[in-house]
Amino acid sequence: MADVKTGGRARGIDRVIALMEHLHGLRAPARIADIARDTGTPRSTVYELVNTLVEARWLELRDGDGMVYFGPAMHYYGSDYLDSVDLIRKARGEVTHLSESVGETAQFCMLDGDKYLVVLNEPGRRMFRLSSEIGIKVPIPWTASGRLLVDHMAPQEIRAFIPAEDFTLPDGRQIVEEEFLRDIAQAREAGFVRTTALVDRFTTCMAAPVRDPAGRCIATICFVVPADTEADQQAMMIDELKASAARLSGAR
Amino acid sequence: MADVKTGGRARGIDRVIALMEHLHGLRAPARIADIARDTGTPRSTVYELVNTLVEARWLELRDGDGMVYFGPAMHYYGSDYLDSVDLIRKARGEVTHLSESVGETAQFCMLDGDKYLVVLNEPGRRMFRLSSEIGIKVPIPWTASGRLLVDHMAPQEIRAFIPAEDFTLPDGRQIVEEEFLRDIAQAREAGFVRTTALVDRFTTCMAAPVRDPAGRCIATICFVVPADTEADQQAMMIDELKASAARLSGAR
DNA sequence: GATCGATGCCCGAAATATCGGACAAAGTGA
DNA sequence: TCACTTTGTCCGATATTTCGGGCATCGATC
Repeated sequence: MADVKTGGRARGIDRVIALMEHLHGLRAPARIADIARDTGTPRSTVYELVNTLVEARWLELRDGDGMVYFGPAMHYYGSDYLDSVDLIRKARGEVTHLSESVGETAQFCMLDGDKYLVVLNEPGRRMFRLSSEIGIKVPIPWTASGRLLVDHMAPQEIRAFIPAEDFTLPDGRQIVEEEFLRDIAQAREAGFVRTTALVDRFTTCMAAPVRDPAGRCIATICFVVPADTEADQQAMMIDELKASAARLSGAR
Repeated sequence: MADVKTGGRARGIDRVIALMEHLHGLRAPARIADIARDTGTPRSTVYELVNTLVEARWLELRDGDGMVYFGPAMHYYGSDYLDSVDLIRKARGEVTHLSESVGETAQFCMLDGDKYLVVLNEPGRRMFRLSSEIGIKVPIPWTASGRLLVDHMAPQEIRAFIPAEDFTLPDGRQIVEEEFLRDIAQAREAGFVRTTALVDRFTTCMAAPVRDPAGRCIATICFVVPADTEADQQAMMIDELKASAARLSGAR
């Protein structure tokens, strides 16, 4: 993305973008020397930039152990972004409501290019939480929601749209394209989709589509629960999802 | 903060910081030409930087009307920040729970320098929502929570800490210092604070202190409600706040 | 207490990113 | 239709920021 020519001289802004992306990838504070090594930025440059960014509250020095991580300014800017996107702002309300009332992890997801993206995640009340990091991108076929998000495309469009390697699950299993296409048709018919033990053995995902006025699925709202969740409980959750998704689809 | 010498030549990163702060101040998309004018940045430079930032998803072009505003990357970085700060992460749960169960706007606030700062805001279910923008800073005496956040200081410390002009309310009224100090003592005694019609005529704020092991108030959790809310309802809300604050104080 | 690695800062040199201005394209209004 | 404003891109010059290397400090390990 921000391609910094390693070795050469680069703009401060590009160095900063690389730095922030690196921290986002780590999802943990990092030492300045490590940032320099891992992003291919000269050490003195990183010190210089980090000082600037800390002063602007974009970054924060942690603990006193010389580590840096995102600072409060990022939270402010991020909140501004969420408030500015109408659909996401409304989805926030639905996701918190679902998570709070049902007590399970609820998410709001969209497409980003040819990848599936978790935009909002609100954990449930379980001891061992199932949840995803905000902003992670995942191959579309690995997810329940993915089956809804491409349901406006023709089969050959889908084949062209999703990279071939994305049909390989993390454990090496292949998702058969015909089954994937059948799932999509079924999901469209039923108005929801459920997958069990897809990317791992113990989770079930249930998702309902948020559609634009033209009927195209632009987002999904979903629950992530343990695979052994009772069937009637799951049925109730699917009804909740459909209701939320309908509210979001209408509210445009 | 990011002081850009107007007129002179400046680093890209300083221009970018000024740009982002400007957008955060506006809380609305802006046209590129306006950004250039308002931040004192040369037009060609803004175009150059905006292109870079849009590519990195830090900014987004809106609508097609040539306006820019924060992009999804800010949301990701901001979420990372929230997750990384233990107290804030836990506070998120409390704030959403309070807002959801009581149906009123709940907030989590801290000090930032000598100003009061809204860190988390979760609106209630009213038709006309009372809420604050994330990241706004407000003079300490204007707020209920402010009376808790300085309660570890001696009177003369407080006088030295809070700028004199911060005792003037937006409508020009003066907050009498003696009353302010008495409020603080009372709040400390009672374990909560309530103010009515302080910055405006129709709101009541109730807040409870989150304290560190040494007993110092490091944050507050609060409700913002219409001033005509029933007394027993308010009493219930104060109990909820105290319980939440106690959980946050203990969970360290 | 000596060695080693890591941290943080400083400085001079030069590679280059910023800036001003010019220009085409797209609106706007009369 | 023409005049005028606004938007977005391009280009060359130079003021400046990046970069590499050096140095003092600090802690850990032996």
